[in-house]
Amino acid sequence: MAIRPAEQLIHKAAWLYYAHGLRQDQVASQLNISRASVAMYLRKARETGIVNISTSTQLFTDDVMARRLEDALGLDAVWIAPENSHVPDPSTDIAVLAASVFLELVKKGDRIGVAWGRTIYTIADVMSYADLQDVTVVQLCGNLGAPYSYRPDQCTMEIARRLNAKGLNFYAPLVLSTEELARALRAEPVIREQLSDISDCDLALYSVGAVDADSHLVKCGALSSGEMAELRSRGAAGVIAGQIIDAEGKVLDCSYNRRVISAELASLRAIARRLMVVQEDSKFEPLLAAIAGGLCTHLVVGAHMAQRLLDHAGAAPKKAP
Amino acid sequence: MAIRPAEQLIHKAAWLYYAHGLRQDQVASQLNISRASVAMYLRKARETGIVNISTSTQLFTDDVMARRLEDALGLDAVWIAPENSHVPDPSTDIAVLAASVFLELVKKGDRIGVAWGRTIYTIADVMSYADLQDVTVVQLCGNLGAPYSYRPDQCTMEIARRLNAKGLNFYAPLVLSTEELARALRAEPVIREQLSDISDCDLALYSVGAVDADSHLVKCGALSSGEMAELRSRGAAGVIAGQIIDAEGKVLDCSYNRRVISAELASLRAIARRLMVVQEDSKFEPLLAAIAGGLCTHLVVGAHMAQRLLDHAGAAPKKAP
DNA sequence: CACGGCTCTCGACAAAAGTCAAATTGGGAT
DNA sequence: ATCCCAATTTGACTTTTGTCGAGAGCCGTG
Repeated sequence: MAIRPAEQLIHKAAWLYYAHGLRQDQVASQLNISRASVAMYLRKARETGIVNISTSTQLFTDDVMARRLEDALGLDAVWIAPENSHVPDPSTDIAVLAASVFLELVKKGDRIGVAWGRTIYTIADVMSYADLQDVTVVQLCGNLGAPYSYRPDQCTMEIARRLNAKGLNFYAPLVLSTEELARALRAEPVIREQLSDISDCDLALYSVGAVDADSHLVKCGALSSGEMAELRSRGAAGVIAGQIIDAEGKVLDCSYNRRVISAELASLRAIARRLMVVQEDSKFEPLLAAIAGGLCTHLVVGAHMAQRLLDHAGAAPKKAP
Repeated sequence: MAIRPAEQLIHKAAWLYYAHGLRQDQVASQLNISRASVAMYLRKARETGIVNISTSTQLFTDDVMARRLEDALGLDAVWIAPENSHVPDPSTDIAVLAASVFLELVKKGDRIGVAWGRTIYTIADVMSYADLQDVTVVQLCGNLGAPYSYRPDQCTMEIARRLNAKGLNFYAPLVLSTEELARALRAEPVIREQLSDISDCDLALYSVGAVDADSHLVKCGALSSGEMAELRSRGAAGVIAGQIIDAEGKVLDCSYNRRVISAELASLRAIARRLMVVQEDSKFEPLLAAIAGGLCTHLVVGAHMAQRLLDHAGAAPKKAP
């Protein structure tokens, strides 16, 4: 029997089945193989992105609430995942939507910046495969060691794998122990280049972290929960790509931030499309901070969060009409 | 029962089925309808482009011959449909490929110019549905009356319908009986605007016609076969959007061309992506003329035609190295 | 050269999806 | 108000598809 079922064959089977609309048994006889093999090839074709099945996310923007949110917050586009939905696993619902939205936003030739976190990894995990060969996925911030399976480099690589794209990693720790070392490392040519190239991205994908003891920064040991509490009292409102921001979305002036290796907020803002995805209702203040800081142009949230945002925007409308 | 199964429901079913990967019976119970309805909704979802199934056309560009053709002819991209293929109906093979390529080239917000002919109509006919709401499809040339089912306006409208896009028709005859009348009509504001807007298109889709008695121009009575033969002897090499071109791809200086209402070749050349599709092997010279005239940047042909083009380009290579 | 390990393939079964005619329902016309 | 029409829904049936374990060819190794 054949050594490799040759990408060629998979492609041909997919072509006959999906483009010409033949039945599997017809494809099988055309190709002189068994129906079972055809079924297997077709699965592979879907898994490798040779065929693309995507559903329009239109429905979720069409929502009146989404439109109102766009206006109220000055965002380019908002998608709202219904939460009453009878979906078996509602917790991934936002992630599934976000993955679809993300795939809809990606274009050939794009350079995509990806941050890290549970949300992002969940998105990567449910994302369907696509074949975007001249796309590059770059990591937005340094690595956090150890115990998590959704480290920055893993998020980047998984998404790159799904898109059949190039993944560009970034081998520096997210946080260093002294400001001096961080400065020195940032000055390293390899690192400096990576950081400065971030503003060349066409699309960014990130979430926002909460400033509490549940934060990955605490769980990974980058900060103690005491330090976190102190930062909070000093105005910390959220975490973006490993950096702590205040309620206005500006980098908080603190030692921790000076010890971080990550994309500067200005570089992030230079990216035309910034897709922010928030799953947890508890991240209301962090999200407000990120929006205030102009860190997001496209937003995916759940219905409950959307309602809160709308109430908030209604209560405290934008300054100038 | 429900008045309208509300786009909403179709969308929801498609979402649960395709994005979440539920089975039809699961979707049915979530939505409190029967499995049969779900199946029906899903078909509608595919037909309206709410879900998109596309297969990468990579395979056909990866072909070595396609690459060599691109180089030899200076085109941006070439796709070659295999002709030995055991496909049931090989004549539509090129059209199926062309439709896929076309859908891959269309982007949101595009304005697309479409010409007419059997080839184009066949493409429209096999094209799968998509949901590109802010796309406009415009007609590149005037209408030819009567006996054909693939009139310019039909090609335009059918493609617009498939894409869920806006179709912009062009209500003028393709050919008038006097040059004077043609001039007057071209000067009409409605017509003039349409013609001058053509160069704003982002993508064009057309084929090339042969200069013989089988031409639609003859069959529709725009020209007699005697006139056609005469034009041929005067250097006519092909037909583009209803206009007759010579071997260099320039508009032939003749009364017929002066009586035509159609896009100027210069406007066509101003369109960034010009997809030309040729099905018949007999259209070799017309295709050469079109390529010489720079009327095509992207090309879909059959394997046999590709070979002839390559032989030709090898025998008479491009002027400057 | 025989051996496992490997991947690919096949046939048969179980599951899922597609289809049809009949029934139901709302809306509009009489 | 009532009837008719067209569209939608449904349950039952058929066809198509997905999956499993067994088997067969290929490779490197002992």
